[in-house]
Amino acid sequence: MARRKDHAPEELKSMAIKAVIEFLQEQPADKLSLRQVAKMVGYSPGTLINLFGSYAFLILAANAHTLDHISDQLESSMTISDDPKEQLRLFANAYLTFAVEHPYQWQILFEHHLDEADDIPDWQLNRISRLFSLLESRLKVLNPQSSEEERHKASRVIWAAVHGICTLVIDDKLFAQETLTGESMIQSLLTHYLGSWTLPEMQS
Amino acid sequence: MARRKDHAPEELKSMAIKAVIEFLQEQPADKLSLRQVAKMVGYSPGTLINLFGSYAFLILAANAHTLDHISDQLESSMTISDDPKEQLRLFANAYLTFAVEHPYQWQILFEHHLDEADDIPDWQLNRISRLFSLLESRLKVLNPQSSEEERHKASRVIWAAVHGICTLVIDDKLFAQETLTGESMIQSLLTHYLGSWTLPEMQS
DNA sequence: GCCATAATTGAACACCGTTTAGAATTCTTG
DNA sequence: CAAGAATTCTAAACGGTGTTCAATTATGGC
Repeated sequence: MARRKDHAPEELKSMAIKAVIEFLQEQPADKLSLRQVAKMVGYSPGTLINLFGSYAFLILAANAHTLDHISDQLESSMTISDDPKEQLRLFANAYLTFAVEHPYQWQILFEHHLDEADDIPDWQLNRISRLFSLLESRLKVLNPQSSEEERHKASRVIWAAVHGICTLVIDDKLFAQETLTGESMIQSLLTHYLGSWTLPEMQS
Repeated sequence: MARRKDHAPEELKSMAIKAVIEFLQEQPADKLSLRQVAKMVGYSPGTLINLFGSYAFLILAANAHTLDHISDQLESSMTISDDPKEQLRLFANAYLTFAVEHPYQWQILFEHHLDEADDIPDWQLNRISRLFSLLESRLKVLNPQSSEEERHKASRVIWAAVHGICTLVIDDKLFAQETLTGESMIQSLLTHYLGSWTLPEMQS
């Protein structure tokens, strides 16, 4: 009972990744399993392990796919406006929108931890640093006199803050009244935080 | 093989919770298991399920304990200074410190999701809303003219932002140069965000 | 001393990720 | 063209997981 070769390895890989993502549109990560994915693609668990190395690496591959998806959405969201402040707002809102529309896919992206023995591969690191440069370039337009280091810090603070908002919104851990939306929180964050950004003499 | 009654139910409960937290000081949540905890306290898995209802509820109980611990640290951190801005900084830094010193305990606190059927019990909700009121009261001192709603929003934005910083710091997902510390990010966040808080006419 | 009651557990169940021996097909070679 | 080597794939087994439940034991009251 072997030797089928119905699909090329890369083809099967993308089938598995697609199955993972499809599953996560409706069910949370802890209901997902290797055996479930195997069933979906019509192969045995062992075959997927041969292909990806382990279940954890299959998830990692799916997360890479997700990150690409998010990158695309963020980058295209920026094209809507020319105003850098508005671009940052659109950027953050696109991030939030993805999290809200795909909560389980979003959760596994940040809650999946590899064993600390094997670290995150380069192709994953590169994706993320590209997103940060997008932020930093907008900050540079907003304040050309700012130093590289200032922009480095500001981009991280903003991203971490936006990320925190997204996390707590989809986990519903804000214990807020209903009038308080993620969008208005992002608006508030950016308005206040960037208020002094264009005045470089007042920085901490 | 039954009827031991070596420990009163509440006693056994706190033993199990203690075992969970002890385990998480050294190993991540995905290495933890009900059977492991059972072994640590010297009871069978079934006994713990009888006691807590399920493994998920045992984790929830441990998380409640963690939240109390954090609350204490935060509240006592505030007593160090009388300046409300400084208090908020101390507050946020205490939060960060706990996360860095107990990363696995921190992770399970936010990455543990109950089945959406059964929702978070009231005693857990109360703990959190108490923390928010602490924030809001500092914001009121900073700007007595601010409305309840403004403080509500600002406290959520600040907490979400600080939370995001903590998350990304302990997951090492900031891809930042080594000079950028969590403390300096918190400093930057508060300085800039609160810069306009004392000027209520400039709010979004 | 007996009996109902409450506490505890071992065994079973259905799942999980991973390993591995071997079956089945294809490719290469003589 | 046949034979053997190489590749692809899976079934089965292993040790783990949370959970259920019948069986067992010790206790407290009568």
